[in-house]
Amino acid sequence: MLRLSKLTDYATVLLAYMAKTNSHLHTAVELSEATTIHVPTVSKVLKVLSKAGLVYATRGSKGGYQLAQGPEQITVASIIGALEGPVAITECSSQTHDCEQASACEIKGNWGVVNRAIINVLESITLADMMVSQQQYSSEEIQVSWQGLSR
Amino acid sequence: MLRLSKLTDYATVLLAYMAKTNSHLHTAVELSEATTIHVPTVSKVLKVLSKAGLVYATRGSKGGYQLAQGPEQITVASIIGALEGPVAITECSSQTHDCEQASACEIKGNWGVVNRAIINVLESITLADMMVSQQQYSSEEIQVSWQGLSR
DNA sequence: TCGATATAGGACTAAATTAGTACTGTATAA
DNA sequence: TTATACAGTACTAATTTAGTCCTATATCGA
Repeated sequence: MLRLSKLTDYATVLLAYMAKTNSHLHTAVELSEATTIHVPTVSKVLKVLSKAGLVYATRGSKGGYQLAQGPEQITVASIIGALEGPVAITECSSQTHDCEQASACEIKGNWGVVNRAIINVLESITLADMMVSQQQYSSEEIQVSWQGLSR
Repeated sequence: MLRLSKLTDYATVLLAYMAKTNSHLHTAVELSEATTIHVPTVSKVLKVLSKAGLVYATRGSKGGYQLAQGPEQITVASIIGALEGPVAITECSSQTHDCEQASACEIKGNWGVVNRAIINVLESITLADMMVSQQQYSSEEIQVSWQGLSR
């Protein structure tokens, strides 16, 4: 597993649609029709994205949403961050948490390495990358080198 | 977020303890005392790890658990896989799922790229890596290059 | 062979999280 | 001033996760 929430998934679908049809402001209703996601849910997601600064919102008649940045500037990390908060794969990884098992835990802090490696991946992939093709990539094309443990 | 379950976290703590004290079989009770994780939970986790082949279990009096492989051979991906199933950050990423939004979804399949990049990271880090030090690593030490979208 | 020890497997309950919806408030254009 | 559209918040239902318990099976040693 290691799963993202559905709302995060919806967010990428909505952002991708906006990126493709960049010519005008998109209302929640239009986005719902284009993506088949129910209006209240579209609305919920976009409120969050707006607060996070990923989209601009214009109120009132003739209002709607538009991307605040180009698809090349919007990273997967920023989308996840907007909807789920900072990536923290365990409670240990979260900065604001005091671990109950402190003294017994030998791993303490080392999830941080894994966490940071994942954040790096997520920051290196943008909305534009996710839109380029429906093709499957072979795993040789994804190179990850992790050098955090050399000391 | 993007969070692992607590059981996965417990698993790493238990495996790390076994790796450190490799000289004998460890009963669930001993592991519980060493880690402060309650016995039923220790037991639950180890059953799963045993089924996945990460530890050997010996029943009966004088029985207990031991690592099935060296800490260098046990990857973070295999630990997560044992407790949570294969890494699949969205339903789209899971191979057995048919997406309801199929026709409307432009992202379809492209979460797969992100997913595979994360799997690569998790497969590159071992239990041994997680044990070497309590130090914090700077993020420069973790290099990720992702080349999946060059075509 | 019997009893003590220890894991295997499954079922069940409670807690926490996530998803989805609804309602009230505010801004804007015509 | 009216219709349109987003903002903020609260609430309920559904799902997932955590934790516990019970019964079965295997092994050792007296």
